[in-house]
Amino acid sequence: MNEAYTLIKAAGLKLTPRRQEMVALFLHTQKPLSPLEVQDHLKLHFRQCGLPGVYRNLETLVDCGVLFRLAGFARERSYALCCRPVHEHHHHHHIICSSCGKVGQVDVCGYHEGMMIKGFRLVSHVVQLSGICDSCVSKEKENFS
Amino acid sequence: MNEAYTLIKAAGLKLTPRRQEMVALFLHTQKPLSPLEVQDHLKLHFRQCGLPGVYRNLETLVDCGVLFRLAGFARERSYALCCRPVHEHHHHHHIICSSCGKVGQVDVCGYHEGMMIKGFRLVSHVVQLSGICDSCVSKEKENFS
DNA sequence: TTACAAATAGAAATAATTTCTGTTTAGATC
DNA sequence: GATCTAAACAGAAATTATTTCTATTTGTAA
Repeated sequence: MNEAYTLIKAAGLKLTPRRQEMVALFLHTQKPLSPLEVQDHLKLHFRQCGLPGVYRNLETLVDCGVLFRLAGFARERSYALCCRPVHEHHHHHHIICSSCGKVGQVDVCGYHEGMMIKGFRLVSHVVQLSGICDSCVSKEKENFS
Repeated sequence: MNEAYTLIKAAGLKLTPRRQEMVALFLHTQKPLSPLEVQDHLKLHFRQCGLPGVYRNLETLVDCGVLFRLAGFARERSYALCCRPVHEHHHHHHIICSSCGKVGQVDVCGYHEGMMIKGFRLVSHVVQLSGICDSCVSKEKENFS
């Protein structure tokens, strides 16, 4: 049983063909995708599939922990596979390779709900990291030599 | 000379009536505003003013350090006054009171460009904090007693 | 005062996202 | 395996955010 499937079932949600294909897409692509890109892919497998359904399922998959939504200033929203293991529901953030889209999990975070910062009681926070992964750095070096 | 004005001039930009009014609005309102809210206000002062101009000026004011754009998942984009003093162009983030909109500056940040995290070389990062400020906490307590 | 780059308006195109309604389907239960 | 029901679905259409373009106006330095 696919780990994502476990999360979906655990949340009491149905494991529909649409969702299975979406999970397969993210597993295979290994990079962030926009709703439109997801729809484009789904069209290859299902005669009809509307954007509203794509939006709804993306949010559903975020809610059950399969995907996460990237924060930032991109025009389009985008989602990627959450790398967190099923049994570890602890707080973490993601770092994304701007070259290949690879996602890494970052467990250390100085922020936690309720802490006091500069006269504010922290309620929520968004952290989004972007970088270059080792293998892309290596490729860059090759191209220079 | 208003501090924001200094920043605008320092960037070689024109201090137009539109921009002056926008700065005044943000100074007076002291909370994040969307492009549409900004336009609504400008309409009170200028017979005509289009949204494209509002968008352009908001981004311009971000570029010269007067405003910053909030990160997160809100449907609308929004902006607020950057509290950083002119002479301190150092790295920082903002925390926003979800009740009154007050903005605080947070100087400590564990991330810096070039650092290695989990096999990634960090290039950029977004941090957005949300909380409740002291005075709003006090008000809440009053209402309960 | 003049000249010119920068800023402006406004129309219109573009694109993202949501709402709504009626139909279909996964999966629990019999 | 058949049945049932809440959940998931499609698609149309509305809504709203954002950008592009062009012609005109204006702040500011000389």
